[in-house]
Amino acid sequence: MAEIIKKLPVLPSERALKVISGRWKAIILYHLFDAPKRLSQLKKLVPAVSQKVLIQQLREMEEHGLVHREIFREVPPRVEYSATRLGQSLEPVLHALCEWGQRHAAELNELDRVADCVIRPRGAAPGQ
Amino acid sequence: MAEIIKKLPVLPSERALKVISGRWKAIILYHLFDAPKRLSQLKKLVPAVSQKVLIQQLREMEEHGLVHREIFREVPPRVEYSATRLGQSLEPVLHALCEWGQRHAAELNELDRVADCVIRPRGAAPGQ
DNA sequence: TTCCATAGGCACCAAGACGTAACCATGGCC
DNA sequence: GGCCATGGTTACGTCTTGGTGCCTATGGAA
Repeated sequence: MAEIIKKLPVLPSERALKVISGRWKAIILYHLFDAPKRLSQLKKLVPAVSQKVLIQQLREMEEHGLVHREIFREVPPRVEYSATRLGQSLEPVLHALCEWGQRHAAELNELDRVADCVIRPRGAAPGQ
Repeated sequence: MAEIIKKLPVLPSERALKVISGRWKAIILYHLFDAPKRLSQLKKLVPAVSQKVLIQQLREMEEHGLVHREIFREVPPRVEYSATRLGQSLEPVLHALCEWGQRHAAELNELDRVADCVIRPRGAAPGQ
């Protein structure tokens, strides 16, 4: 049920925008690019989002084939979210968006109002 | 007034998404990439959008520096909308989104539900 | 004077996205 | 039994989008 795919726009660029444009999807994907994550981990990594919305965004991305959800029947139960191959293929697109966002901020003299493009969920080496 | 720029997200990718994600912005930009257009022309090129929303989207893009609006005080008055340099710089980004949208449709076996990436407002040569 | 075209404003409405808070189910621990 | 953790749902409320309809201003044509 909930074949939300059917409602995606016909124009590919609008389709892509619709799939990506959730309030927290970009940052969630960034974290999932790094490695699979449990819900509780994502909650800590993105504290500003409520659990309901977090799950909602994850489920939407799952329906759109960007995210894989795996349940480990342990005690207590464990659920892991990971980026599918299709989800991973969004990385260069998000990078292009990020670079353009910086250009946009630069042209409007607001470079001080935007963060860096590279997000490193674990403290990876900050070299360049 | 209406310093909507101030409300743009801090993360550049989210900022870009917020600037681009209007129901009709992508297609309007495609038409403006081609050449400056009058409001009445855009209305014909994108008949599905109401005039109010069309103006709304154009004004938002103007505030975000993507679109330039020029008034020619003639009789009857004429107004031309064109893509700024910053707006033009969105072309490769929209192209990347379009290609990813097609890939997304392909992986979900919905290639028949999406259009081609190249939009040619005037009947340009379909070579390639 | 009325009508037409241009471009655009305003009031209102409907749907959806987002957010808050409370609640549920499982199974181990005390 | 009561409590904890996990992951998740449900019922609200609100804010933002997009959409419809109707109103304005100008100045020439009829």
